[in-house]
Amino acid sequence: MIHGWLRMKNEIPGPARERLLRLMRILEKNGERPVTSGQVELMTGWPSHTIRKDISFLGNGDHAAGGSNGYNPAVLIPAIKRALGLDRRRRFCVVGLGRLGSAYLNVQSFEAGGQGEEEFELAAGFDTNVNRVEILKSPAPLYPAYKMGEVIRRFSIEIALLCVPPGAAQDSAEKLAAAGIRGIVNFAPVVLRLPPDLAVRNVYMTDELRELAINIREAPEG
Amino acid sequence: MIHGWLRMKNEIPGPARERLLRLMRILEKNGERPVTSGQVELMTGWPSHTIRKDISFLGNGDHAAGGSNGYNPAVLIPAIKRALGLDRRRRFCVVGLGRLGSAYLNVQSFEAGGQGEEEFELAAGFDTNVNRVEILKSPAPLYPAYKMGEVIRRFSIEIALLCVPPGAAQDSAEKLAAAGIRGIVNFAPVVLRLPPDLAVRNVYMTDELRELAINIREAPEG
DNA sequence: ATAGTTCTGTGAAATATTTCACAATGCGGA
DNA sequence: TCCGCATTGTGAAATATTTCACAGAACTAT
Repeated sequence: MIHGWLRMKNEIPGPARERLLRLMRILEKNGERPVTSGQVELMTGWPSHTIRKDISFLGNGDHAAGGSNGYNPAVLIPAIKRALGLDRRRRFCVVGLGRLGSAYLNVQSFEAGGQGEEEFELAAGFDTNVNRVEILKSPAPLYPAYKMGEVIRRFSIEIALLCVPPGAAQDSAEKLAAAGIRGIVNFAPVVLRLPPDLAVRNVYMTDELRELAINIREAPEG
Repeated sequence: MIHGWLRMKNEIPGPARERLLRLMRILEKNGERPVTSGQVELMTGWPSHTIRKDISFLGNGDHAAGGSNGYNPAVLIPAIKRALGLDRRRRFCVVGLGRLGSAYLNVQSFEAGGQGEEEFELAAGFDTNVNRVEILKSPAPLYPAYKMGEVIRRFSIEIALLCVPPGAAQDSAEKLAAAGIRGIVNFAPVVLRLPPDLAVRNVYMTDELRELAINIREAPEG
């Protein structure tokens, strides 16, 4: 009744999780070479003890490459994936193939070093405009929108990138929900109303600009 | 020396700032109508007392529309903007006019209710490919990349959306820094190394997918 | 008017996260 | 081998954020 008095053991704090995600990217880009917490501090601005603490939240100490050589990516990357539940492959689709959507059809090309074992697999694209569906080049099959439910179920697609115009976003999202999608990355500047068991992440361009503007103001003036 | 022992008065916590930004969006979309903290809870999932507390960080109480009618957007929106330093208009540009970049050239069209007084003004687009610069339709003038420094200075552009391929990102970012840009929204999956007085926000598609995957895992299994 | 209701605003308590400080570990050179 | 150095890993302290609880304030209906 009291609330957080019996937590299974250790959950990783939200902010720490985001930093670990970014750290993983740094490790991946860096290849085999070990990375020290000090180097990460230089790259990201986070203090080195914060990074060490974040890593210690993973449990099962010893991610180091040796006494004074930093972290071993071959140990640390899988440890982060395991702790964060990213050790399973997931399929995603792109809904709405306008400029933004078709840009993300090629999200693969945005990824450096695709080392075969992709974490996320582009499984399909959808658009109401049948013409686009037929004309566009894409690494994954494209379907007219009315086949969304069928295709999502058939291929067990879990995640959708929602790139439709604002007016269509709520409606498309509801269709995705009905088809059993588990998560949506929403690019439309709209607050979606959906069942709470469906995970949503919003990429609001205006909010990004605003956050940036706030940081600019806070930077020293001269 | 001790550290945070004399803070000017009240700074708004980072998480609260992000929520206020999102709240502002909700208020804007909602028009003149007052909004209660309970309604916001329904839309966002944040508990109503958190929203009220966030608003109280703004200081100068009384953002309400009346005893039991919720918040008055006409009072609250300007109050948030003032507190967050968003009361100045800023110019931005798009660097790299591939599919993603040209999608964001039309970011305006993504905005609902552009009520004349835009907070952010698209001032220019750049690309190394002169052909693209000449052919693309755009609401703002496009220039070949070598004119970047000149144009940014001439029009006092403060923010850049960096949409170039990963291999070109660090280089372009350095040129932007040299031109005196104040902030960058980086879409390339690369950790930029830049002077610390330059604000950077990263939109990493893989990280969005990963965050989403984490949330999916945490949702009840059905 | 007055009572009942709904909702804000905010100190203070509870909780979460970050920072600190330092013991422990292993590496490289004399 | 043994010393000095650089670096991790982690409890405990310090700080930051969220939650609580309730006193006001203003509407509505009677």
